Amino acid sequence: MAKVLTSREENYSQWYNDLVIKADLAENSAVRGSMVIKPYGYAIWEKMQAVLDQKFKDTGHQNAYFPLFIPKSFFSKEASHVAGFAKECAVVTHYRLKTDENGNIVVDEDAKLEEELIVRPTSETIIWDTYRKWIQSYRDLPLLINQWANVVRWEMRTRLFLRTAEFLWQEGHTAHATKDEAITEAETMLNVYSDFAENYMAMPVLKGTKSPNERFAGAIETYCIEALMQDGKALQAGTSHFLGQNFAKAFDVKYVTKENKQEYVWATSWGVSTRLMGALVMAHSDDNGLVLPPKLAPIQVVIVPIYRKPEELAAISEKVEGLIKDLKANDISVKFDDRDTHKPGFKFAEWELKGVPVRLAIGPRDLANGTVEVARRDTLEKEILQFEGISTKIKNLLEQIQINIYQKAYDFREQNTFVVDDWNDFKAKVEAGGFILAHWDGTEETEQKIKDETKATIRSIPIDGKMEEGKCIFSGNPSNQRVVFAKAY
RNA sequence: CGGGGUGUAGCGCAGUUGGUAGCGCACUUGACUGGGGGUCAAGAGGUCGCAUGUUCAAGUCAUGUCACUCCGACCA
Repeated sequence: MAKVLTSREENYSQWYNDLVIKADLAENSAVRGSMVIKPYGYAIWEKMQAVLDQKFKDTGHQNAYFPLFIPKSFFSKEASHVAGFAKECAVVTHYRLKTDENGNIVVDEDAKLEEELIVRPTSETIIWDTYRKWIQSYRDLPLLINQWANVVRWEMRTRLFLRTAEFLWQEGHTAHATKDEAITEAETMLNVYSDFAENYMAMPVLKGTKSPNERFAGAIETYCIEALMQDGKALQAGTSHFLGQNFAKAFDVKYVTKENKQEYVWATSWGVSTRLMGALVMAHSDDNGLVLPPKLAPIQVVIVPIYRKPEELAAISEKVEGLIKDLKANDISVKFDDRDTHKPGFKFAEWELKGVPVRLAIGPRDLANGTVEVARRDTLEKEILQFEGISTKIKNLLEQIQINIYQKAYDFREQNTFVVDDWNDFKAKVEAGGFILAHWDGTEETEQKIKDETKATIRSIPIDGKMEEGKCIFSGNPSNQRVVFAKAY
């Protein structure tokens, strides 16, 4: 088979880029760092959105929408927040263009804004400014809001889906009467994310908290799910933040308790982005193309007819008509690829590249024998089965594939997770890739020094990690828990 | 922001000492083909990123400029 992708072994990074483009997920645009998400890629994102949106609603949240532009002054209200985002903000300074004496379109200097507007890198500030008006009493709490939006972070280096200047995401922003309730909310949403990652994306994730260095700007605690990619690098797949009363104080959001006392509100925020698309690609795909988990595949089953004459195609179409109806009735998305403009071999390769989990091929030979060829994308195995009753088998096969690719990713992570106690071993393991469980003395200095020497960062302090006395891998100082180190995206 | 690279057909690229603009894929038409990316034939498609300069003559040389891209720094 002719390869259109660079192999993972040859150049993993190139493989990823090739795959995103060749599988028609996205491409670079005329604007540096900003991508065009193509229909096939967007269809996957829509499936992700649909599942997540339902989960948010099931946990009591409502959707709303806040402005793209945020007055600059809002950012200065929360000190650490502005420090974290200032270096990557797009700023709107004018609101009008004009034609100059040479006929060129230029910015009209007369149309300078009194106060610059920031294109949101995240919406805490504009939302908390709004919440001040919405929250008066304990009766107004909790306030559980989510928004689906685009945000802009002017990153110096970008990669399709993994880090783009503009990206799509959802951001939840909640307000609570008590600290405990807010912490519970942050943990609940982390669980929503890990459930989604594992049961829909088929991607195992580690749940944990971030070290102070890696924490969200303005958060008291950042919870995260962290996944291991095939090249041994870690990818932060979602975060949920306990914000304490930082934003309530910055934006003066108080409520009156039952006892008629003024109290500041407690906050959380949480988000996942189109970066999940990058995670999905890297978690499962191979040198032949995408491997999509059935639960998120826009097309779950493709049927390729094999024929020479129109009469043969007609006979095949008639044969599969009932099957297509049956699959659709079971909420299985199916495409009958009867394009006459491409040959079967081309179609096989194309659907493989696009990661369709199950492919059926049916030709005159099958019509004569009452059979159908069934190929599964995850293992590339093919078998000839009886056409009769195939619908049930397909349903089961889709479930098996979902489980199999999760298991494969899980096994990979297990094989690439190492418990390390020796500094030289640590350096070697970091270089080779994978999750490294090691003791850390809890100081930012040590974390920074380890990063400087090895490029590894603390990805996660495991939530369910067992307590264990030990000595810091770097400083030798006492530690009571292992943390997860890795090189990260 | 530092260092490298690249701008030539839709995509990927070649283009020698300056002398009529080329290849592969894709595209169009036709025929044959059709169970893993078909074959043959004919065809269409270009102000060579932009500007200035040198020259009888510039894709090629010089200067400038813009864009993209890779590596690093940076990036919750």
